[in-house]
Amino acid sequence: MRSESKPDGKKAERSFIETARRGQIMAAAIDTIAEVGYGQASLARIAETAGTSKGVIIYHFGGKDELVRELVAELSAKGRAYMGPRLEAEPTGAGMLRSYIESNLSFIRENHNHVVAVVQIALNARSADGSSLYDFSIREAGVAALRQLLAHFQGTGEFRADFDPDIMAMAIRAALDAVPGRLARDPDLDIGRYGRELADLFQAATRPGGSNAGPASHP
Amino acid sequence: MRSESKPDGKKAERSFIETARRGQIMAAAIDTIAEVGYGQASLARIAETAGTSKGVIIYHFGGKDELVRELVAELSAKGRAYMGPRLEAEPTGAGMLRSYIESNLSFIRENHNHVVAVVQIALNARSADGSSLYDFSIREAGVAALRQLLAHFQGTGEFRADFDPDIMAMAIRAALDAVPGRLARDPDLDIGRYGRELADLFQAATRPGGSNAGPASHP
Amino acid sequence: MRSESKPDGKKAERSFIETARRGQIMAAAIDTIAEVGYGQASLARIAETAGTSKGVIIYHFGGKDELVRELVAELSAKGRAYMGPRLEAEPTGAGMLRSYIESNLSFIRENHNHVVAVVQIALNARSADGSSLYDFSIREAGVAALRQLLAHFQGTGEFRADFDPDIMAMAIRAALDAVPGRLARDPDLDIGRYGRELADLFQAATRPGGSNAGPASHP
Amino acid sequence: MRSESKPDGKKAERSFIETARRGQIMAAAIDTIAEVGYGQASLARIAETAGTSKGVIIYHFGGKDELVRELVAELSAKGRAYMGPRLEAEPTGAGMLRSYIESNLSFIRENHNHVVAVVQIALNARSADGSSLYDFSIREAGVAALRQLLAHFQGTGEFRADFDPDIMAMAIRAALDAVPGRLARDPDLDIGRYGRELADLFQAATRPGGSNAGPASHP
DNA sequence: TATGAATGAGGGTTCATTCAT
DNA sequence: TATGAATGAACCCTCATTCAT
Repeated sequence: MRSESKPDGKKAERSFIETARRGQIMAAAIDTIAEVGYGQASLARIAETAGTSKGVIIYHFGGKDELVRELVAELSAKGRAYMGPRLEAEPTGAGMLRSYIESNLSFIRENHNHVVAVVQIALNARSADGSSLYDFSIREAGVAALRQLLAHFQGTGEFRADFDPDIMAMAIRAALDAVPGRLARDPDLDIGRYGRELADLFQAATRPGGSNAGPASHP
Repeated sequence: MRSESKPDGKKAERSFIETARRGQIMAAAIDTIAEVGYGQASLARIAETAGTSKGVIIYHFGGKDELVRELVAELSAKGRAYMGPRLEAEPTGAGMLRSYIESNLSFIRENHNHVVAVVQIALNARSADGSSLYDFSIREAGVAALRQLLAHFQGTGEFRADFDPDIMAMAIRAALDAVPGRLARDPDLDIGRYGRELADLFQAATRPGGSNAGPASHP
Repeated sequence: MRSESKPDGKKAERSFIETARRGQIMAAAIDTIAEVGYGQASLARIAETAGTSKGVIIYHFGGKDELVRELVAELSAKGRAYMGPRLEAEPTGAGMLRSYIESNLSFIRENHNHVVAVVQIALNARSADGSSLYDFSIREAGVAALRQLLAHFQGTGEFRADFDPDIMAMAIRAALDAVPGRLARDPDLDIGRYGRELADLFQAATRPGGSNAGPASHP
Repeated sequence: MRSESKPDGKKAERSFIETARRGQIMAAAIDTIAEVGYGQASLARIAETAGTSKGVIIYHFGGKDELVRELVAELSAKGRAYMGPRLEAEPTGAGMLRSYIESNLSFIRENHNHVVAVVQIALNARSADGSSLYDFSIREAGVAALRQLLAHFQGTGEFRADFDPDIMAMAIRAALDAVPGRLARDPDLDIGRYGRELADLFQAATRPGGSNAGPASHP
C-alpha cells in the first residue's frame, strides 16, 4: 500500500502483485472514464469494471485523486517516450512538422481510451478544494516546445517569417486535440489519411512565398 | 408550468413573468457552469446564484436536463443569428474565410460565459441513461456548412483544389474551439489579433499555387 | 433550510415547523451522545433515535459539526440563564459560594443528558481539520468569573487571603464537573446532599482563621 | 502470539523480542492517543507512529480492544507502584493528604502522555457491544482507598468529623484529575506550586474547628 | 513472526427530485 | 407560482479485521 510506510528509508519498490493490481485498476479506470465520462466514473463503477471493490482501489491508490493523477502522469510519460525520438530524427522543418502531426495521431490512435480519459480528466476532475487534478503546465510545455520548433525553422527560412509561431502552434495542437472526440463519434476514421491531410494543410500554411497573406491583407 | 402540458394545441406562449424567471435562471446557470465547471454546478449552486431555490428551477424547467438543453439551444440560436448575415455578405472565398473566423471569435468574446458553459455541457453533461445532453448533430451541421463553403470556393478556383474540405473545416473549427479554454486561462488574450493571425494562417493554407504541398509529397 | 439563502436580507427567522424539527433532532442527538458516547453517535444513529433519516439532519443543520455546535451553544445559554440570577442575589461570600455550587448541581441534575453530551463533545468532537468543536474559551470564562468572585470576597475579608483564587476556582469546578460522570454510574446519587456537603467543604477551605494552613506549612 | 492461546497452563512468558515489540507499540499508542485523541487514533495511525503495520499490532494484541486494555492496566500498575510507598510512609493525616496530592501530581507530570491517553480511553473507548473498555472499578478502588484514609484520620481526631469522607475523596480526586487537561492547554503550569496550593486547600477543608460549617448552616 | 492484500460495514455528505402547501 | 421539507440513492473514504503467504 502507499500510506503504510516502510520502516527503512528505501524507495519502497512495489511488489509484483501490487504492480499488477495497480495496472489492472488503472486500465479499468481508463476504460470507464473514456466510456461514461469522468462525472459518471465513480469508484464503484471502476471497481466493477476491474472486477474488484472500491476498497481495493483506495487501498492501492489512497484515494480517487491519486489514481487520477497517476493516469495523467502515465499518459504524459508514454507520450514523451513515443514522440521524442520521432521528432529528433527530423532535420527539416517540413519533416518535423509532418512527423509531429503524424506521430501524434499515431499515438492517439494507439492509446485512444487513455487519451480520451485524460481529456476528460483535464476538463472535469477537481480535487475537494476546487483545483484541477490535471497539471496544465505539462500541456503548455508541449505547446511551448512546438512553438520553439516553429520559430527555429522560421529563423532558417524554411518557414515563412510572417506568422505568429504561438498561434500556429496552438492551431496545430487544436487540430490534433480534436481527433479523440471525432474518433469517438466516428470509430472508422482513417487516421493515416487524416494525418497526411493535416500535414499538407499546415505545410501550406507555413511555407514561404504567399504574397496575399499577412498584415497587408487587412489594412 | 412547462410548455408541453397545455391541454390545447397552442404554442403555449409563456407569460412575461415566466420568461423573466427563466432568463434569470439560465443566466445564473451559465455563470455557474462557466465558473465552477459542469460537474460542480449543482442545482443548489445555480439556485443560490440566481437567488432562488432548487424547487423553482425544477418547476420552470422540469429538471436539470431540460435546463441544460435550453442553454445549448439558446446559444445555438444566438450563434446562427449572429454569424449567418455576416457570412452571406461575403462574396469571395478569402473574405468568407476571414469573416467566418473573425465573426466567430467576436461571438465567443461577446458570449464568453455562455460558450464556456456549453462547451462544459458538450463534454460532460449526460442524462441518467448515460447519453449526452448535447446534441452533436447541431455542431456537425455547422462543420458541414463550413465544408460546403470551402468546397464551393474550391470549385470557383479561389481555393486550391487539393485539400480535403472536411479536414480543413475541422481544423478551422478546432482552432476556434480552442479559444474559450485559452481565454479562461489568459483573460487578456487579444482576440482581434488572434483572429487576424488565424485568418492569415488558413488563407495561406487554402490559397492555390503551393507547389510543394499536396499529394505529391507522399506518393 | 440553512444554506438556501433568502432573496431578501432578513434574519431568516425559522418557521415553526423547522424549529420543531431542529428541536426534535437536537433532543435525539443529546440522548444518543449521552447514551453511547460521541464516538458512537453517528448521524444514522441519531436519525434513528429521532425517527428520521440522515438526510433530514443534514438538511436542517448543514452537517454534523453544526448540529454539535448548536448543542454546545444551547447548553451554554441555558446555563447562563439559570445560574446568573441565582448568583447575583447573593451578597455574602459564603452565600455566593453555596449558591454557585448548589445551583450548578441543580442545573446538572435538570439537564443531565445535555450536560453529559456536551462533556462528550468537549472531550472528543473534532472537525475535519482536527480542531475541537468545543470552544473552550466559554468554559474558561466561567472559571474566570468564579475566580473573580473568590478574589472579591478575599478583598472584603470574608475569605482567607492566603489561597490562590485560581486554584480554588479550578478545584470547585473540578468537583462539580465530576458529577455528571458519577451520576451516570450511580443514578440514585442524592444531589441535594452532595451539594450541601460540597458547599460545606469549600466553605471550610475558604474561611479565615486556619492557623495550620498556608505557606507556613511548607517552608 | 497472544498469551491466552498457549495449550499448557503456564504463564506464557513472552520472548524478549515480543516484549520489546509490545512495548514499542504501546508507546506509540500512548503518544498517538494523547496527541490526536482516542477517536482519531486509528490502528493505522498508531502503526505509523510505531513504524510498523496494522497487522503487527493485531498480531501482538489480538485486536485494538486488547491493546487499549493493556494501556490501562499498565498505567494502573505503575500508579500503584508509585504511590503506595509514598503513602505508607506518612503517619499523620495532614502528611498523608499532602503526600497523596503531591505524589499524584508528580506521577501525572512524569507520565503525562500515558495519563492523558488513559483519560481518553476512559471517556471514549467502547467495544463493539457498546461497553466501556475502561474498568471503572479500579478507579473506584482508588477513591475508596482514599476515603478509608480520610475516615481513619477522622477517627483519630486529626480531621474534623463532620465531612463526608466519600465526598471529600471525590473532590480531591476531581481536582487531581483536572490537571492533565489543564496541562494540555497550559504546558507551563507549575505543578509543584499547584500541588502545594491544593494540599493547603484540602488541609483547610479537613482541619477541625470551623464553627460555621456543617449541617447547622442549612437547617 | 511478520507482512501485504483484501474485505465489508459504516462514516458524513451531496445531489436531483418529489410533494404538500 | 413558488417554497420548504423531505427523500433516497450514490458518492468517496476510514476503519478494524481476516487471511494467505
